[in-house]
Amino acid sequence: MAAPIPEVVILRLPLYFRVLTLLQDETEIVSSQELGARLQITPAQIRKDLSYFGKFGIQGKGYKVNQLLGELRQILGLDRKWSVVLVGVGRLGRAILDYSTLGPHGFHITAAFDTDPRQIGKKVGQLIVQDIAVLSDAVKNQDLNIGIVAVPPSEAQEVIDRLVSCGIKAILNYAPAAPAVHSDVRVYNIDPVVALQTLTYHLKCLSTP
Amino acid sequence: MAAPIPEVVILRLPLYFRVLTLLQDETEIVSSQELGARLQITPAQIRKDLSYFGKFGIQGKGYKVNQLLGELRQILGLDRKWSVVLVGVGRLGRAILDYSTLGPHGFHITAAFDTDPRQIGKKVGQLIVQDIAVLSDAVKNQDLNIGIVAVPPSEAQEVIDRLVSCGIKAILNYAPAAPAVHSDVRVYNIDPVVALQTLTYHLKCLSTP
DNA sequence: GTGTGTGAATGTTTTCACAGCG
DNA sequence: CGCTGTGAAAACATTCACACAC
Repeated sequence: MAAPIPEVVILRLPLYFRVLTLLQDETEIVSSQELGARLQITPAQIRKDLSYFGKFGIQGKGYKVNQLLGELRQILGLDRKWSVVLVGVGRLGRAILDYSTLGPHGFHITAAFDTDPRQIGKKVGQLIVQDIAVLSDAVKNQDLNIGIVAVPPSEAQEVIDRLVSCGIKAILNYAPAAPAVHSDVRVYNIDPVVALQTLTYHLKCLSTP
Repeated sequence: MAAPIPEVVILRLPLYFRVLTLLQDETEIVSSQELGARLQITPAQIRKDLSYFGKFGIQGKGYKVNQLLGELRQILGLDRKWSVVLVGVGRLGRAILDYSTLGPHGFHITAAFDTDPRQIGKKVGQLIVQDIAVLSDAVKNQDLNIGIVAVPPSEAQEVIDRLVSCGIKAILNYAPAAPAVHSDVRVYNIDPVVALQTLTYHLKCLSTP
């Protein structure tokens, strides 16, 4: 079953997972119809997406919420804890640490780094900010899996290269940059400004018909 | 020129805009080749994307950086200021206000609201938190264009309905929910947990080949 | 009857490849 | 020559529609 699953499908699975989590103490069984209604996704799409991974439904009924949750948990790799390293503890990095609703979802920020010598040694939250020079050791010793990058754009590429050279294969990038990485490394960019700029395009379209 | 531009194209335009901004005091002219190299996007794709809006290049040369920036600014509606209203001033909302690199890009958070009576009247940053009940007046009086939603998931749909009923047509949603809206309203969801969950999928794939 | 799973059909996006222009 | 702009082709994603299972 080493079929190549489209990336768009992977992007939707976490949405299914979340809705099912909400649904789990509300109902036993849910149809692709109902699921789709809550997510603005067609039932056919949901069924097709799930069919890439197996047959999880009961014909004529729908999907057992708990069972499907279990399947998705396994598919997405959520049946374990993940250790996350934060690089960049400026305002943004601190906000991420502080806000961080990540814990309940199995993600734990277990190390923090910065390139700025003035930050090193300082305590943010529970963590002591370390010099990025010792990143490599920390990744090995603490089994860090995922990097969150919250450094200024000018440093992003360098920091990401460093994470990659330490063996990190998944990066959540908050820096407004489009870093280049080897193809076996995944980078997910989050950038509110880019998001807002797509929104203004649509606003402009509405006002000039 | 009322052609239907694919949404994926709109999602890429802000990326072009940003790279061009970086490039503008470095070079006069840039080719789709170079632009693509910086963004991991094929030159053909860039040319095609731009061709939806007009002919901006010089054959045999490339694109004049400044001119293309101007065109994109106009296309994306970035040639004006936009007023943003923040709903939800809990930890996340405060982080957004505090972090906010939005100003330099022409986005200004000019009002803050909350549903929690204990927050109302408090000062966050420059703003006084207002009762969501008076949102409607504020939207009209201050010409608010965009809503940022940073409330708990259980309130997200209600808050978004309210924004929409006040005439807001563009929403940046940080709440982990997939709200339903009328089709002339744009919602862009930002959810780090969903992002991380797509990353873990790929990590899991690497470890079980 | 009801809703899943799925091949086939449709629609959309990306890539190709080349004519034409500076 | 070098690179844009663009129809046409290829790749990809979504929707349809129905056989089949409960």
